[in-house]
Amino acid sequence: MGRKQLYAESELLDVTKRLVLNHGYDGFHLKMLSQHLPGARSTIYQYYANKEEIVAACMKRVISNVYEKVSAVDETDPMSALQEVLTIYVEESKLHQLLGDANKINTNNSEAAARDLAFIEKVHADLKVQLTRLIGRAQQEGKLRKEVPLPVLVGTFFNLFNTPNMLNAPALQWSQMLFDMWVGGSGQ
Amino acid sequence: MGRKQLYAESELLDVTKRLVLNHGYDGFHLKMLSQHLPGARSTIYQYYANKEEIVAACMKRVISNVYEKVSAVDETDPMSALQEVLTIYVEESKLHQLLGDANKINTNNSEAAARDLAFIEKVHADLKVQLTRLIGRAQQEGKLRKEVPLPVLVGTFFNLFNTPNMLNAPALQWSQMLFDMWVGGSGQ
Amino acid sequence: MGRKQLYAESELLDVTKRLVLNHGYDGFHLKMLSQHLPGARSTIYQYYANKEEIVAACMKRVISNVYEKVSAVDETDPMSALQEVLTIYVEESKLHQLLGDANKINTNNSEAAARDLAFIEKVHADLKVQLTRLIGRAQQEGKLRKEVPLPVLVGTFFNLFNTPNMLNAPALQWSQMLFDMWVGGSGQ
Amino acid sequence: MGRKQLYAESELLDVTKRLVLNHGYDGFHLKMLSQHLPGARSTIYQYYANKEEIVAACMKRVISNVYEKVSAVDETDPMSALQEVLTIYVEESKLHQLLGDANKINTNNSEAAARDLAFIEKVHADLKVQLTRLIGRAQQEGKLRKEVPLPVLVGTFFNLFNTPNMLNAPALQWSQMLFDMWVGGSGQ
DNA sequence: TATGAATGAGGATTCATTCAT
DNA sequence: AATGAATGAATCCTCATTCAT
Repeated sequence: MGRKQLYAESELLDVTKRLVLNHGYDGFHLKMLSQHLPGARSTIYQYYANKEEIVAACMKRVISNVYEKVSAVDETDPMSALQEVLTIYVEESKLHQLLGDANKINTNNSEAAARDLAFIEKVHADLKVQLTRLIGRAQQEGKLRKEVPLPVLVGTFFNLFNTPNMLNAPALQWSQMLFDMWVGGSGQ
Repeated sequence: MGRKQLYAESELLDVTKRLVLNHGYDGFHLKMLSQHLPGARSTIYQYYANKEEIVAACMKRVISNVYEKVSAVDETDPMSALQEVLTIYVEESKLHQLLGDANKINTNNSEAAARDLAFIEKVHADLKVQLTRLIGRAQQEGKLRKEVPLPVLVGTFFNLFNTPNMLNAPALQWSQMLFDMWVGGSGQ
Repeated sequence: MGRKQLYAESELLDVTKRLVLNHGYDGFHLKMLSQHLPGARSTIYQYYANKEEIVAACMKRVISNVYEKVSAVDETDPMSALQEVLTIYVEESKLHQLLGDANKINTNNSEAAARDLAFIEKVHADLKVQLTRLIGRAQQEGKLRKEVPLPVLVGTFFNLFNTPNMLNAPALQWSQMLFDMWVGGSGQ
Repeated sequence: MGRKQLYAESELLDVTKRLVLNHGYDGFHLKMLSQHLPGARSTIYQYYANKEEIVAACMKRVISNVYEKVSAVDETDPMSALQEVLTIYVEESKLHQLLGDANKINTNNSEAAARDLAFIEKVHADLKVQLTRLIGRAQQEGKLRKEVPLPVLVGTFFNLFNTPNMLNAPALQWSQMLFDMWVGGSGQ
């Protein structure tokens, strides 16, 4: 019964992701969003109650997706696990940029947004924990320099995937190159 | 001679820089700016014709400053020059974040903003050229791995100073640590 | 310095009072308000942050005014005090209708509105207390029927001034007529 | 033949009455109404063409109901007739409050609402006529004070049933108490 | 008949900018 | 030069109503 939907919720979130990445949280408007979707602006409110909920849902979906993939990685060997994890992050390389806007979301108006944000923060912390665990183990096993403080190793690793992919290499190849440089360094 | 000015232009730009970094270009309002300065909101228009010009002038000043320091570096030995340059960038580590907002500035309303933006882009390109030159020479001199494509070396170097300084180390020390890891890698 | 104001805050509240009485809280719009004032709609926001604050301030002013007058009444003789108090209420006969909308004001968005509302409720309670005290004393002194429960006496008195003034009698005369009927009844 | 109706028209009007009383005409929404009924919001349009018609029909039903009961009262003795009439009004004590919103209904869009409103006004006038007739006769018969102008007697009587029933007495008892006070007054 | 989806009109609010003192 | 007041454009959001299944 009822009419056919003009677009699916997931399409809405896809477009939102693209626009928030291009324009930032404050530069993202529902007018803009509706211009990139069929139908009228007010139709968007059939899906989400307000701007905050849209962006929160979008971020939640992105980070959930990463979390799922990353949780499936076999951690037996920490170094190859790190390589695999890096590939996943490289594929979703804008994750950090997106999450950087998370704290701008005003959750006073919306329960749902508040819940999504709490979830996002939880998962974000979990991801850091996993990385710290893997890097710590690799260090223990003598694969990584012991004199470098763990937070620094984690920080440089986490920052790695922001590197602009100037060669436009495919994700896997690019991630291997980055990992290789992270481990081996640029020096001769 | 009229009244004394309420504040210097440089104060205005200092506050602007801080606020744009904290809130992003679209999250930055003149109301906000005036609340962090003495005097009324409308007084700001005695200094700059519009919001765009303020932010453009702010960015111009920051990048000019970096450019000046970086131009003064002795390039005789490329590796130590790179280390010195990195220190300068680390001191102004938010440079990239700030410049990331540059493309949001609408230059249709303002000649001055357009001119500033052109300048910013020019200097930005010059900085990359300098870095590419230094890294290229270091590679030639056998200090950096020859099989790594130059753009990748430049990219990872340029991305280096976005690494969050989790230890809150002083700039010089932090820059040395980052350089050491960039050259030597994290691996044992 | 600065321009001359188009209207005073008190004018704004006067118009608001009239409009809220005619159209009810939900029927009252800022568009409507601005159409009854000089200047643009957005100018209203120079005076109050939002609709809620306007209506709360309006109600606060009305009830404060009544409270002030009523507090000045000499309570030595409860019956003549009641007559005086009634005259004051009759002059501001729409008080109850106005306060009836007070509970519709959403105070989540506004500190100021919440404060004003709390004040309104406090004063409202004080007014009831005063009335109860006067009527109680009159009852004690044998001026009012002892077998009628005090709340009923208070209720009928408080309801008295909602009676439509069909004769358009002047306030004092009308209030005396109502008081006479309240005390003596309609019966022969 | 066809589906069974989700709910009866009278249920719809019952809920409408309750909601209009609680929230006022402008605070009453079809969304709200549908949330207190089974089925979807759009289903309401199977019963009534628009919001105006719903509220008009609701008010018409309420006032018709009162009119019917009040018409059945034996008017032989005006005083006991008045007492009986008062009981009926007390049972439907929110009548005035409801009718107070009648003038807010915009009848430009709807014939039916216009017709209902005309009916309401007619009956409202009839009710006043009946009351005036009864009170006039009681006055003639020497049961009510002759020096009090008839409109004042009618006005105070009509206003009587707005008195808040603070004791939560049953309707009959409450109405007797009010009548007693209206006739005999509060005084000793 | 029932309904989920779509929509446009309308009101709230913010903010850059201009005006007038 | 400084500023308080005024404003219009732009965004957010809600709601009555219509559409299409």
